[in-house]
Amino acid sequence: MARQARALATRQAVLVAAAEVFDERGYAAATMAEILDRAGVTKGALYFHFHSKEELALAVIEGQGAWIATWKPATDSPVQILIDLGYAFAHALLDDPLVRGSIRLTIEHGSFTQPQIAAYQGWIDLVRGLLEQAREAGELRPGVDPGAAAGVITGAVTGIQLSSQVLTDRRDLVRRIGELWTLLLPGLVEPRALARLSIADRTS
Amino acid sequence: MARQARALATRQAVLVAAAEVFDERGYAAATMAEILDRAGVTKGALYFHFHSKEELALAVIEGQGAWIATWKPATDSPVQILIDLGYAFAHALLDDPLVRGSIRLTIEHGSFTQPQIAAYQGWIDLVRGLLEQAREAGELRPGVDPGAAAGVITGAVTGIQLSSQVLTDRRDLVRRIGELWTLLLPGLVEPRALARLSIADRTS
DNA sequence: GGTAGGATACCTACCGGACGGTATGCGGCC
DNA sequence: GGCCGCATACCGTCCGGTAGGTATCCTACC
Repeated sequence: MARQARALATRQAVLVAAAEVFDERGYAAATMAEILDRAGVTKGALYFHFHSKEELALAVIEGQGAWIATWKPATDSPVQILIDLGYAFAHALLDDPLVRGSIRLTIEHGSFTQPQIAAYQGWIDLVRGLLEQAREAGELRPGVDPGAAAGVITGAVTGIQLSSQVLTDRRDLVRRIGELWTLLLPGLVEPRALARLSIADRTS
Repeated sequence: MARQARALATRQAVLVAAAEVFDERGYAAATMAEILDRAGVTKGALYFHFHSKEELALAVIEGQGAWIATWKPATDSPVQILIDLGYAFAHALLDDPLVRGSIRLTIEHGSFTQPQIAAYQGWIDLVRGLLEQAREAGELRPGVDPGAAAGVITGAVTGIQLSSQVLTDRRDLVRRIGELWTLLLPGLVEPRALARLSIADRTS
């Protein structure tokens, strides 16, 4: 595909610029002109790498999966992994433009529903998997359905991230994630397992 | 202002049509042409009542406050009111186009940040007020901060509504709200108060 | 190791159309 | 008859996308 190092660099510049603009404006309000300007690239260069605005957006959405793939848990307690993942995701939302843009495009339902659902489902499956491990380890409260809980947790994180963005431009995001765990964990995990967990942000 | 009954009718038709289109497409992707078409009204009629697309969107956002104003609690337990409010809101999201459009416009941040924040803050204040009442009634668990919890709850409802919309077009919204309460309430209210609550949808 | 020549990577100018908004006219209720 | 409520036609702009040319690089053959 892309053979030269320079080509990869411009492609990446376009991708990051597009993610930023999509994050700030949303898909429909984002203009190619602004992406071009921010990437410092001409129209021809962009359309060489991405054939349309939609294809560019899809590539940005992919960045979400890429971020998940790079993340590695630092413990073997499934619930602790879940907590840490929440914080790690919060930091990624603050720092990584690709994640930011990807999330906004996923949340905004519009022309391309299919990849949005896929991205969403990826998160839910990840969380459900962790919760099922937790249940097998006896960490979950009885009666907690991993599938339902995974839906609630991903939804809650989505919404908290969103409200934090609208209200404070995500300045209080990490704190709010902490407050979510404080409120949510008593209904989710066994009291004795709860005592062993660290609810604080352990991001190194 | 609007003197004739016919004028009120067309104004309302425009408002509802706009809310629907905003709900389905978002602000930027919504076109005046589609709103016009759906309202069965001409351009002149619309621009007589609303001077711009933005003004129309702001009027739709107002509908949110209008809905809250009409809602009356059916109990005097603050936490039970909160639960009922969640379900009532879910049903409004399913049935009331103005609420649907209003929520989408509030959620997607864009040109008019000020009214969005106001609408959001209205919900948070409402929930916080209920939680403070609950604390005074001794229903809250010790250590629960009403302000923080209100932020978490509104955020969670927002996100759950959104994920339900993306994944199932809101078909499972009511069930998901129930799952949220199931998971959230143990961390929020005193066990003995929890026993007195009805977590199910009590919408008559 | 120099150069032909094709592929890769990119630039510039332009186009069709859709979109938000306006100007102006006109009928009907008070 | 006058203003409220609407209809119609039109306008300027901006936007996504394309056409076609050009530079840069890689490979191969001498």
